[in-house]
Amino acid sequence: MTEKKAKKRKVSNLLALAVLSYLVQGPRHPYELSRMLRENDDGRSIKFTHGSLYMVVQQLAKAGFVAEQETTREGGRPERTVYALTDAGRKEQRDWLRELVEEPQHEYPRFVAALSLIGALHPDEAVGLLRRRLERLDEQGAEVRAMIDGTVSAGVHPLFLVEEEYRLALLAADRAFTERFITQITDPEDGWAPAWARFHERQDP
Amino acid sequence: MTEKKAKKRKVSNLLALAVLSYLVQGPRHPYELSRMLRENDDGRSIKFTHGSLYMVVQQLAKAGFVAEQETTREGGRPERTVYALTDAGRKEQRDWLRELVEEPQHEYPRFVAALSLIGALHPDEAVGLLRRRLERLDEQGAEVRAMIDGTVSAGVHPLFLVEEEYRLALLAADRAFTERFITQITDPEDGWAPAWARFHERQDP
DNA sequence: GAGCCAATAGTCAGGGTTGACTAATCAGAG
DNA sequence: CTCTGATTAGTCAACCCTGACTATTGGCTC
Repeated sequence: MTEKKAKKRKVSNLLALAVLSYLVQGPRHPYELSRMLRENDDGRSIKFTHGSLYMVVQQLAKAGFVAEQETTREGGRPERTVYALTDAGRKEQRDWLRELVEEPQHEYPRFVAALSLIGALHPDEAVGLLRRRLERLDEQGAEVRAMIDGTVSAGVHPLFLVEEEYRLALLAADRAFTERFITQITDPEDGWAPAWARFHERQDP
Repeated sequence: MTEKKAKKRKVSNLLALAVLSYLVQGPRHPYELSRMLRENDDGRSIKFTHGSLYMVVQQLAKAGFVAEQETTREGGRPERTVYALTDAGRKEQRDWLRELVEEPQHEYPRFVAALSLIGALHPDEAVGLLRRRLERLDEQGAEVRAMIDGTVSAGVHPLFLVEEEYRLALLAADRAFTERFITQITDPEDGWAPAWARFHERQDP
């Protein structure tokens, strides 16, 4: 117990990491950050809504990672408060990003939860649903692929789309797994379907 | 706009789906559910803490998916309130589980966020971090593999570990992607490192 | 037979997140 | 010139979640 356990971050929302990362390039006001996020990412990699951005900036300010710099006003528009990174904020940004890259985190994808409960369905129904899943996975894969190709051929360096390539890799793995799972259930030699069906009858009257 | 958009579930926490699924087999009190979850899943597939379980049961009761059945007392222990599924709850359980199996959801894995911001690091540092990631992925994969093999050889049907097989498939895909990414950066012919480094200098003074 | 830890059973304050709301300005249609 | 809808900019209440806390019983050791 002498080792300090990775003490949790003061602001854990990943949107905060994005804010810190954008502020590395200079002070910004929240609305500007919101616009940059919409243009660069549009909620594909980092979940955010308009309102959550303001919350997160407040939290970062309270934690001392950013500081209010000035309050400007243009025309009759509401005031805009410009925030800048503090030294602590710069440190937090580097540290956090490094941690996320080098340390695979335990996640809770929804399909994992579904699989852990799938015994509650009848095997025949499960197979039907899994087949439909394959179709959806193909559709989603095609969409992502098209998006990447379109953006790259518009002159953007692939580095800025590497997160979409990763997503594609996960979709492909999901597809392969789902296909394998279907086979394991339906295999006429030693498929799981009969045992599963018997188990299912005992559960469900 | 005549089509109704998939109206969001009244209780969206996945722990609630687990509770509904366990209650299919008969009425239970919260502590019993808590124990079952710890034994069957131990937080690997469905995130839960002791406290969140009680919250979720309350929410399910308010939404009409479960109903208080009786309050028993044994010895000097606190009262235990037993909950049972309602018809609406049974319907919600089936509907929700089906949806999760057939419809791949858009998720926000932490590594996706990290990749979308990785340009903020110097390419040399990124490569170092990605190499360490490979090691961690191997470790985690080996752990999951050992867990599966141990449990199966203790007589448990592999169906009850299918979510761990899925996790393993994702880990393998992550590994393959990470290796490919490192190569793309470091390739001496046309690697991204030089362009990345130039971009990085313009960002960071 | 006193002391201590693990298990049983549940509550609750504080903080985080969501989505709806306000309100002004500007560009373009008619 | 007026109306409409999009964009700019931000607030807020309601809900949700986490982690810490209370309190009793049973089993084990010394």
